[in-house]
Amino acid sequence: MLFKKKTSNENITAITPEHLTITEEGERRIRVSGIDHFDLRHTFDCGQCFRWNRVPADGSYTGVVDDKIINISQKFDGSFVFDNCTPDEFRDFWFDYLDLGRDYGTIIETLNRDDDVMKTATGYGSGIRLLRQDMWETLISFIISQNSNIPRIKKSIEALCKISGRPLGKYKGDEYYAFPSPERISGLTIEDLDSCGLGYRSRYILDTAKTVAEDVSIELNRMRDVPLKEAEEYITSLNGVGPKVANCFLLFGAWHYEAFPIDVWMKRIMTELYGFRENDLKGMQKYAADHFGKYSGFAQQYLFFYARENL
DNA sequence: TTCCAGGTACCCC
DNA sequence: GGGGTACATGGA
Repeated sequence: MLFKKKTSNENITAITPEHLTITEEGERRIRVSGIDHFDLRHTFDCGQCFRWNRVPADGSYTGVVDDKIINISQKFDGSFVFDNCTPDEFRDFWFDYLDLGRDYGTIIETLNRDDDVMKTATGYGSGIRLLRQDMWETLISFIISQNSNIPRIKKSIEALCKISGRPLGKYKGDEYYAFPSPERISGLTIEDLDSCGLGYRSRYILDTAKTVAEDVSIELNRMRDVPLKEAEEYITSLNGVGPKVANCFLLFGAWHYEAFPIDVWMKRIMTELYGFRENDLKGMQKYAADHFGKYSGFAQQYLFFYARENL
């Protein structure tokens, strides 16, 4: 059972690390109980992130975030074991990264109101949490994602990290690399990028890295603080960033939860289950704004996951 | 082999 | 502003 408390600045119940039970199980290994609305597969395989991988042997997930490598497993009693993680690291970093402070129960309840499609989708994707990801990594990852598929996207990103990311050392026998900074990527050649299987996206990535590294990294860092429209205008000015990539960046990297990215899968569910014309992107965006509002990003993620596995 | 993938830039009207 | 098309490449 979760304990919840009201915060003064946000009209929603919030949870803090103190509401969870954290016990040490060994060196850099902890068990956390009391986490609600969290499912590893639904969260890490719902298309929002590309550097988390399921370990086939035990169903746990290993991920690289910033300069940290971690393995998380979900236990039958509802607790989670974080390997390669201290209690302080959990409280200071992973708690926020995994968005554990948010009350998803309220969000789901609101979205489900008078919407049978959402009821199905939130039931199917129960336990999805929107990760609070890095802006730069999100931007480049979703430029890479365009007109590609998830296995290939993951492969390209790993290749990019391997040729230009900082080595982070070994974990369980494998070497891991950080996601490369704008400066590191801007130092690469088109041929380097081509070797990662990026195809025509190599040009976009190099251009964007140079732009951000040279003079506007300060601009990029403002994107969480300015209104969505202003952030969208700036981010779409980068080469290779159109409305879809921009919306993914805004949602997953800049934490603008009213963003509603529409890709082929979202078009599919919006036409088949909400009755829109296939090219009526404007109508779909307006529907999201009107019906899902500040929770549009959450709605999108439930719908996307449902569509990908069922349509 | 062919089709398709978390689209965008560019061109035309 | 809406509608076509080329773009690189690997996964299924």
